Amino acid sequence: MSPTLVDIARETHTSVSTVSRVLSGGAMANRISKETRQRVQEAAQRLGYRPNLLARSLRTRRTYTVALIVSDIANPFFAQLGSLIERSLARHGYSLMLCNSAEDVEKEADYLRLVAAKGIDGLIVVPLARTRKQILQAVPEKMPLVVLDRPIEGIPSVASDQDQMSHILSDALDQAGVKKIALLCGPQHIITHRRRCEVLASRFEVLARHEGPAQKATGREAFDQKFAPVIDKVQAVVCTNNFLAQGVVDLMSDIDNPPVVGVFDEITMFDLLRIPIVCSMQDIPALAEGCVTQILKLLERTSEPVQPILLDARVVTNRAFQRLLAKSNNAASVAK
Amino acid sequence: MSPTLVDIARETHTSVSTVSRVLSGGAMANRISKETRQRVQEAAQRLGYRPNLLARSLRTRRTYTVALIVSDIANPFFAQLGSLIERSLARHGYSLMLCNSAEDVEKEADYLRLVAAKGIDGLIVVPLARTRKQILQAVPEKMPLVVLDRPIEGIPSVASDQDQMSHILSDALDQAGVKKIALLCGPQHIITHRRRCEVLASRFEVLARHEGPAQKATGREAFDQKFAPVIDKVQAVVCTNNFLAQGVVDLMSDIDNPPVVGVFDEITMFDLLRIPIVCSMQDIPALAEGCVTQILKLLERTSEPVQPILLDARVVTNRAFQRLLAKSNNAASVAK
DNA sequence: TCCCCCTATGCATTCGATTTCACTACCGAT
DNA sequence: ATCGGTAGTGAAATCGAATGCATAGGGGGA
Repeated sequence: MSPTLVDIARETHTSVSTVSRVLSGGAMANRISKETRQRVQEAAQRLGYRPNLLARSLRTRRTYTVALIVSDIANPFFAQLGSLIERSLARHGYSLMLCNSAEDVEKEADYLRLVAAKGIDGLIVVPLARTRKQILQAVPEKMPLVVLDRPIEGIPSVASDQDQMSHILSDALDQAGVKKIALLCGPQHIITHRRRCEVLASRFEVLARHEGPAQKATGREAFDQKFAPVIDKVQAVVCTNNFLAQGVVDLMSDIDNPPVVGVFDEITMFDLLRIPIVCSMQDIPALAEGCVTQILKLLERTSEPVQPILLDARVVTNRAFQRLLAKSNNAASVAK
Repeated sequence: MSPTLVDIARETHTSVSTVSRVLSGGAMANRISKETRQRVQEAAQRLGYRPNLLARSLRTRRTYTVALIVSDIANPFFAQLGSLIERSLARHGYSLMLCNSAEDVEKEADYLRLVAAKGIDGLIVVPLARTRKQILQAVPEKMPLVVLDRPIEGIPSVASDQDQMSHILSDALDQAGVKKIALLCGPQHIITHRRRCEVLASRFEVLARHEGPAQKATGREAFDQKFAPVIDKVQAVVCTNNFLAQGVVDLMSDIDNPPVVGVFDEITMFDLLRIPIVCSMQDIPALAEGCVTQILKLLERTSEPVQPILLDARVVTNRAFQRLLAKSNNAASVAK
């Protein structure tokens, strides 16, 4: 077994309290005489002492661990977010427990209960549950809690401004002369997807519309069932997330004069595709940093109310899109 | 505060032991009379009792948690692996703590110590450290431990057979008539990268070679500095991982008659690119399942020695590559 | 009737750390 | 000489649950 305070106390002819004060009690360590302190440290070193964090946390009621529950860790968007949050938390002395709810409400609830029972200090969630109440059912009332990406009434949150995202994307499409679109939406019970759809529908004429889980398969399905017939009547296909877009892009690559694809978040390697693509990209590092500052505020209990953080996105286009834009600008200036 | 056994005992006029036996002691629960049991359960329900897992684990020395330390969670390969391992472990009653060493040996060591101190039951690592000794320095001798993706002498492991991967990739390139290649290698101290390079070098004539961290930037760098001059003399560029390949592919998309790209692991959306690509793809679900069976064997302590698991990969090609192959086959049959 | 065993339960200890309280010296000030 | 203060240390309680041991009561066999 790994040595404990008792072993070191015996070894150094001191008491457990003294050893504890030397090895962990930051300020308390000063109240111990220099010699004793050194004897204890030397013994700890020699025996290879490692504090048992379970015992410590049980006593102190702090684990210095924050849990992050994401809806899909295989999505690069969340993977990146997770990796950045981890890095940032580490700098502040916290470690991260990363959990995957896999878009399953049951699993989310299980994880909420589990991490609470494990005594984690704080919680960052990309929520599937839709109300404050549903979440607080599984987690103690006063648990420091931040929701990420999908704001919920009454809980401190960090997210991109969905309206801004949608409008800058629409603006870019406008510039490319888009009037009519096909709209591919993720599940409407997820706030981000719903809001994106609403704005897009308000700014363009929607000739075809399909809805389904935010996966590649849904994209293919949409194309086959609804988009193919109107594909030469629309100037753009807009998708409310990257996975959906990948599905349609797959099937559109053979079309001669393909419409623009508008999408939220990044499509990997999109710059190499011949289809014109415009992305409304969230600021992932800012989201990560935002979460961490929020949760730290709650953890330090400075009790001033924590304001929701809303971040702006920016538009990124691929080369094919830029060529298209140049062409239509030329046409316009020639017409003049 | 959340209620404890004491609260329930007081409430039901029983003792802590009784309550404990009812609420957790699986087999022990039978030795409690039916009425008492129901009274206790009802009270636990009513008070919203949740066991304190810190306390429980301290006593029982089990956390039913396995840690997975990956070298880069932002890499889709590891993200997928993580997500599958989590799912599989959950089915066996274990939960996963997912950690990111970010290719930083210091951080890996920190995490090894941390998870050991937190009392996790078992550990799956994609190791940066290169020897058994280095790892056992941070982790107790008898900690159940499995290394993933990068085998280490003397530790139970799960990995793809690097030689097989390299050879089937080479075979596919052979078929496409490749003789001379440019070789882009990840860090040679990582066993997988080194072995892949060795095999490739033994099977083809290497006209240019570049080495660097397994990131997109290294790919660009390689192209600019070493590959561009010989790009029309080689029939293939081979990269030892997907990130590297993305970098070169980025820059090669403008070339008129691009060489084939050979790569280990998948390139996202590769089917849409006009560059012929052939991937040697690892069986990710099998890797995940392998890890879990290994670690479970160790956790159940059935003490029979655990044999390393070596998995086969398979070759996947994109449309551009298939067209190329068809063309060269035609040429061959015409020649006949 | 006595003894034994079994069922149902409680008491007390344990896990490994933190922390409160108390105690001993020793010092300087009154 | 007495008092107060402080530096250095230890004993014991505590966190919440699990568990070995003890015990009380009831039933059955000799």
